[in-house]
Amino acid sequence: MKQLTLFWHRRDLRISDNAGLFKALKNGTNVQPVFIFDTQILKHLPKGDQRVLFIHQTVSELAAAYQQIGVSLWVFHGNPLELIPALVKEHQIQHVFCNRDYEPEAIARDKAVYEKLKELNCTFSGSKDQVIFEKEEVVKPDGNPYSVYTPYMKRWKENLTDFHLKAYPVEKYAGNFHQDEKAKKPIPSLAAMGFSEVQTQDFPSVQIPSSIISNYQNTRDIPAINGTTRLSVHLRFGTISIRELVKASLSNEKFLNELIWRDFYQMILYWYPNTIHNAFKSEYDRIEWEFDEHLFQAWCEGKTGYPLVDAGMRELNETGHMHNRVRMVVASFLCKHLLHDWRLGERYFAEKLLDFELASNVGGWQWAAGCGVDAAPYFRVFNPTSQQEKFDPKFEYIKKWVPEFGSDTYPEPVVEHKWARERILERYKRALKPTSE
DNA sequence: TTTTGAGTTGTTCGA
DNA sequence: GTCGAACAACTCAAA
Repeated sequence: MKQLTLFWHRRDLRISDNAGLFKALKNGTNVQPVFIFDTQILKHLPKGDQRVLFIHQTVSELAAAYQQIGVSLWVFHGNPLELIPALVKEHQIQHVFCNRDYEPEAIARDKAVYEKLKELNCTFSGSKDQVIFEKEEVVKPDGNPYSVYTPYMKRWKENLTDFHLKAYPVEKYAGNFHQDEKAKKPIPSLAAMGFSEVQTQDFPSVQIPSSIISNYQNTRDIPAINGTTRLSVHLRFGTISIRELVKASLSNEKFLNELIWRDFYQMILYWYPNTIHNAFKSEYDRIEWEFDEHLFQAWCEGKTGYPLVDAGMRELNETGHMHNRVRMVVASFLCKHLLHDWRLGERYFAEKLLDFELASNVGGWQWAAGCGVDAAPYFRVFNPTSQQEKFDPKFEYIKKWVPEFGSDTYPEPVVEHKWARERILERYKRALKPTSE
């Protein structure tokens, strides 16, 4: 039996410019790619989850791309903690390669896999693939992490060289793949894994829209305009290479800065994993949040009586996407107008967003609530009406998602703006004053 | 060590 | 209608 080298695809569902795959091919022969539908993750997801559908479609495309070069992608449904060691035993594998994932649960899983493989005398090595700079690569001169974006961003740009953007030429070592026609295995169907195949809309294209990037600073804040690239889902699942995208973004500083925010939040999650549950600025955890089932429902369903908020929530519920400007508005509204805990909103987004990324989601919500790294000062309370006047003055976006807006059936505002603003300023002030304890 | 300048995306108020 | 200042100081980063 041929001795195999394993490459484990996770959130890097592409062949070209794949750092870990390149390393596997360069270091070993008979490289066998594998993907696992992880039951530990899937068990929490609803039957119609569009992300599972996206992954399934993408894995099918990946398998087809492998097939064109005579390689068979092995796709399993199960627990990687059992499957990977089982494969290692079965095929006398000595090396398993993958790309690093920085979420705490992924880190724990990978550590457990590493321990199991070690017992089997098999190495397990990860590569940096999903960010340009990770961990300690962009830190202050004293070695500590940045907690303010702008100096991080400047250092990030100073550190960037052509080397960081160079594509990994996987094709060069394509001869090192395991080529074995007999090894073909079918991909488990969605139904077999307990999911339905109903698709609510077409997924965004993976093509880089250069015209959107070049005009990004002018159109990115107008939700009625197609002014954002919609590439976030592809970054999430690695169907696009971050190096390729950064290369295409060097000409537009605003857009590049957004990609740097992504590295920034990933870095923050790595250094401060407890920010998933706790405010980065711990004194903000003293805030007394309200909870009202009906108000929270109104927010979730897009029935707050503030049309920009409602349009955003309905876009999210119907498509799994929400325009970035509107994400800030709805998040601010939940935390500051309704005084609901940012964690509730973060979890709701986590359930609904196709492009859900833990680091960015937690970072964004903490930013909106005022408690995160480099967050908006708490007294900056977005006014949902002036946001609408500025960014959707003709109600174009609103009418698309809230067709009954303007008619009798559209609800009255659930809270009055001026009153809500004064309440939140008072509540935050009380929590943040040490004397109030 | 101390000092200095600066800090994603806003709003409101009053002149 | 337009403009600048206040909002609240505070902490961070770097010299």
